Amino acid sequence: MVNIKFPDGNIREFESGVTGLEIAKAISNKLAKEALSVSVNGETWDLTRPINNDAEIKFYTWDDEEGRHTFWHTSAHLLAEALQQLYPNTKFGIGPAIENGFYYDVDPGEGVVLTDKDLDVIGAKMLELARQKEQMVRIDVPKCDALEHFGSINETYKVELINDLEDGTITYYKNGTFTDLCRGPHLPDTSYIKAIKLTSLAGAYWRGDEHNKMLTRIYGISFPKQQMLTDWIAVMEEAKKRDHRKIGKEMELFAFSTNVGQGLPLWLPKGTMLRDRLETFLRKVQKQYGYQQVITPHIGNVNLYKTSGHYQKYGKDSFQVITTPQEGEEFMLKPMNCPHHCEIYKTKPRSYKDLPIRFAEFGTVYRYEQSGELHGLTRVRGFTQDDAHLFCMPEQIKDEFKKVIDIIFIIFKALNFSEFTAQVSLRDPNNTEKYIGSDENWERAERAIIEAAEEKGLKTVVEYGEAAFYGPKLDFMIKDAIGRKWQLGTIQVDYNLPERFGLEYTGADNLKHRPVMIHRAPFGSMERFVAVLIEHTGGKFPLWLTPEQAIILPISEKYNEYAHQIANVMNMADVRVSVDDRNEKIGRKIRDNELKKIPYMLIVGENEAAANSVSVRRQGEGDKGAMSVNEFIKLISDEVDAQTRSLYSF
RNA sequence: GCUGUUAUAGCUCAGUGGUAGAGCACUUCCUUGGUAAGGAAGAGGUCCCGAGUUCAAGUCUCGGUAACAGCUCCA
Repeated sequence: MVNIKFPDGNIREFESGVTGLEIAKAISNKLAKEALSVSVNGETWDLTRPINNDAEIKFYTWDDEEGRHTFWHTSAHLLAEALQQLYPNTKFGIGPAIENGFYYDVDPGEGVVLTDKDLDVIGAKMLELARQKEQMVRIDVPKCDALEHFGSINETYKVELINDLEDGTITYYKNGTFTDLCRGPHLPDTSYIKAIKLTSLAGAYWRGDEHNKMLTRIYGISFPKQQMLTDWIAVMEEAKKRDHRKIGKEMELFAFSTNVGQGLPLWLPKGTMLRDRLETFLRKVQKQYGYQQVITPHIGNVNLYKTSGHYQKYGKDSFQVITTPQEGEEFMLKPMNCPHHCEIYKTKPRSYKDLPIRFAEFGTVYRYEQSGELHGLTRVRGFTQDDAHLFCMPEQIKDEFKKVIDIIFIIFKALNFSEFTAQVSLRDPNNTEKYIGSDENWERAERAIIEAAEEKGLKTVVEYGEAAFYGPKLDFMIKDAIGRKWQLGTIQVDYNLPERFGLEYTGADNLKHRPVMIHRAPFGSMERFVAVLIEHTGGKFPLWLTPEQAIILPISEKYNEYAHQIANVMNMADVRVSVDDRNEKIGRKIRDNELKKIPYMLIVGENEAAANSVSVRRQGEGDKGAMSVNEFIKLISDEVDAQTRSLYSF
């Protein structure tokens, strides 16, 4: 007999060798139906794997990540079996579950090229196999047998994988005619899988290394109910409508031109208004937090970047140096603002009493990103960072970090970004020589970040080996419309640049000390931030950010000039002057349609009796009556104030 | 950068060797108080660029460029 302990603390006795599925049945039929895998002493197991010792268990269903993971992992094996039957020469790489679905990397063999049209056929084959209720059988074999087996059927990728595994027992899973090297866990059988959609086909390097052969990766997603697939497809289509590239074009926020160049965004008038409003907002916040605004040039002497070390590290992959008619002069487009800010720091002797010093700049930088990486506004070659560099004493790091976290919280709160991930990136402890700076400094900085995050109640994910070579960092990630993660805000500690630039301050002891530098950008970049903002709001911005806050419509031609005068006074609105002169009825219909797109509408000339007034309508609220232009400006500022008051209350 | 897909009107797209198309948007006129209004007329195209095959290329082939999906990368 074995004692099985449940999450609620209850313990029940079962026969030794009992399976998760049997335990689930003993509890309830519903649970037995919904369970997909089971946690046994913290390890996720197949429901059919015998439990021979006392254990603490927890069932995973579709609502658990582990449950979905099991489901999709089995789906990947099903995909492989279908491929093997349809394309017998296929060699298999790896086929894991991912956050939303699964994939399998395959080499379809000489002369076979899979296309999108094949996906539905493969998907149909998978469903056919799923309905046969194939058992997922777990088999343990010694490593040598595994090598022989996969060697004999010429599965070269699998052999490579097995060779890298430790000696000892290796597990296979077998479903139908397909046997795969796999750690599991899996569903008991394939009949759980009721709906399948193979979504896309792409190239992927074997083992993620660009020097290796490129395999064909087939992505798919599967569900236990047909309706869930239908819903998922609907959600994906909704998400596509929120794509910032689509909305940006429709709302005329930004554009690209091949004549200007790849990855170099053009901010259109309305997009610029939106961006200006964000910049003004952050400027105000930063002023409160003791930042000083600075401006530096878009290019810098090559020697500046040799000093900073960026030339050596990134020079070959950057926009190349600019030479001048004068011999020996070389400049580079600035790939980051830090070296310039270091030079500002150096313009005069600094005292410990001055620290921390905080230089902020909306600094436009240029980086030669790989062409395949460019993506709308989220990954571009010329972008503006909401950058700032904080120069402080080592013991001030933690406090400064906390203040930056505050600023990021203010921004995220202002824009309703509630679902973000905060990632602490630390050194790879096994490979410290990749990083510069003393162990003592690293430890102090890493501790400062972790403590600052904790004290701010920030839930973080720690990633080892993800730190920059010059220091640890804290990044804020947020998902776009279709679930891709983008890094927005970042805070990074840097011991390197102060060293390289010989930055100093005079301490209380009258000796020279080296300051620590903190790089930080709460938005990340204006481009990426606006992109994510568009996808979050679907283009429906709050009034304080709306590019076109009001439209002024003259009722007939004779009011056109007056309409323009009002627009000049307000400095915020678009003017439309195409109202039909002869038919007031048509005019009203047009106006009603405009009001769907723009928050406020001012109608000039509607009320002859009040010649100096405008009729005001508010989106969703209708008629607000006639008022003077000054009254309207007060109305709209009050509304913006109401929206921003809480944002600035820090 | 790599693999694949795509490139036709301002936008969304059809056209697959033989005289360049639709819907929306735009211009003019007519009709119309009801939530993407209707009607008529009009304007708008080096069919991404370059070469090749062909009597004939938007269409087929090759090369370039750009966009999209994924991989690799991201100071």
